Amino acid sequence: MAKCEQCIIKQFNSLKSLTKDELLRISGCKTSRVIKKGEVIFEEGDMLNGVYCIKDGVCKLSKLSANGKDQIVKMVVKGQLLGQRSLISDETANLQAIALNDMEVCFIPKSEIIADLQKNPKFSFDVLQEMAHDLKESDDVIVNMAQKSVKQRLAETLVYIHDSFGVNPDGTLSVLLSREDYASIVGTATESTIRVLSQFKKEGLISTVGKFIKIEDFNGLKRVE
Amino acid sequence: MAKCEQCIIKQFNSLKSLTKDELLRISGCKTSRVIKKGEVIFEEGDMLNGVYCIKDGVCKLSKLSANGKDQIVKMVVKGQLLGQRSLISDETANLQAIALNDMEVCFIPKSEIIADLQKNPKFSFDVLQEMAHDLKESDDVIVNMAQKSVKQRLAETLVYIHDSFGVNPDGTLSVLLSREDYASIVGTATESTIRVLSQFKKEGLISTVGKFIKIEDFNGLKRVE
DNA sequence: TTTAAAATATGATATATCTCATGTTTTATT
DNA sequence: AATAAAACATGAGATATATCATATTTTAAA
Repeated sequence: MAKCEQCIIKQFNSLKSLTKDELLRISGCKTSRVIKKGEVIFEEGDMLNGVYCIKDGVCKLSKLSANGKDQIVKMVVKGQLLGQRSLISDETANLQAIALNDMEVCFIPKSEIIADLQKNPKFSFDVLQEMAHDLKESDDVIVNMAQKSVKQRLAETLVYIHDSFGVNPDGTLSVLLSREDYASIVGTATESTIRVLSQFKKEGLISTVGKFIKIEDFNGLKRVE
Repeated sequence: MAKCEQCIIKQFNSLKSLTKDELLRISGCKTSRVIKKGEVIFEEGDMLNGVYCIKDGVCKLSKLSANGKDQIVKMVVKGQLLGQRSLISDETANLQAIALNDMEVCFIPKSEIIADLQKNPKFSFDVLQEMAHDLKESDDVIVNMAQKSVKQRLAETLVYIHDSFGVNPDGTLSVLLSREDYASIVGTATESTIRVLSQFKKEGLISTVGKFIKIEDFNGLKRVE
């Protein structure tokens, strides 16, 4: 089993602030796991017994609304931690997590993380900074949801996915989402998403290669109203 | 000037986790201030030099959207801290803060708070827990914005304000908001807010005493679709 | 107290988006 | 390869909400 001390992934999240000793201890009790595309990592209401450090892949965090529709609140990628919020609040998960492609994760038991949070101020300040960043992003999403049109939100989502998760060699977005997933990020009906994507294609803002989407005109997408 | 060590307000926020010595130090460098209703506490883009501990009153945190409308993201009351997020991220303010009634606040300089965050793990874990709670609330707001109708959002806002900020002796909501404020919480046009409130009144869900709103039927409001 | 300005209210119309229906294409299964 | 299931696509009509116009009431200012 790989050792946390030598793992590059930790450079991208707050685990980098742990000491050598702390990393050694965590390395000894963590478990590696492969998660298949579409697999549920945890459900809303589950009590999490630790955090996941994502070594590879992407997942979506969503919440079921009273109207029966899922709303995707956030996506979490390679390098990031998954499940810290519930752990810190000591509450059951507020969101459901589902793998968007095949993932490789390490699971670190709750007790280890909490102990370090309470002992290592550098580590907890780092987690605090990540959380502060997430909070800012969430606040911005609220404003967009409340004030922007479906077209604008979808255009911004495409740019966001490009910038955050990168592209394949042919320039298509590396994360493959269904139209339904896009709808549930934007907060709209699947049919509306399909219509708007078709329109973007007609207008030359995007193109498609199979099921993959390629952004053709960034400035055009940013100008959408 | 009042002393932090003896101040009751700190019981309601993470400052309670500071040691006596830390509180004494903070007490020595804090400044008290009265803020008038409607006054801007800080603007989007301002660099904050500290946090505000709210001794009395309520303020709104909002963000100007590209369409020129303000969106209220959160309200902060007596007992809570204001401005921690920007401080922790070491970024300019993402939101604007405006007093909704006359306020009394203490301003604690950045350097003091940051020093304590990095030295006192109990304090930073406490702030972390508050932030985790805020993040959960924000995520829930995203889902509501995306999936619920204006009527539902307004009904929930009324209940939220009741539960979070309390009522006057006559049972009316103690925080007085304009229809425009309600619109900018719900993310809708002011006219729509006015219409829906009128409808709620006709249906006996709420009543009004002057400009104040009184909830008459909680279950009815929760059943709104 | 008078006057101006702001907030509230309501109608009429426009528009974005949803819903339902139906058809086609793609992907998975036997 | 054949078949079923899921995903994608598009039209037509319904509906929620926005916008614009115009009163009325309340609040602030002179």
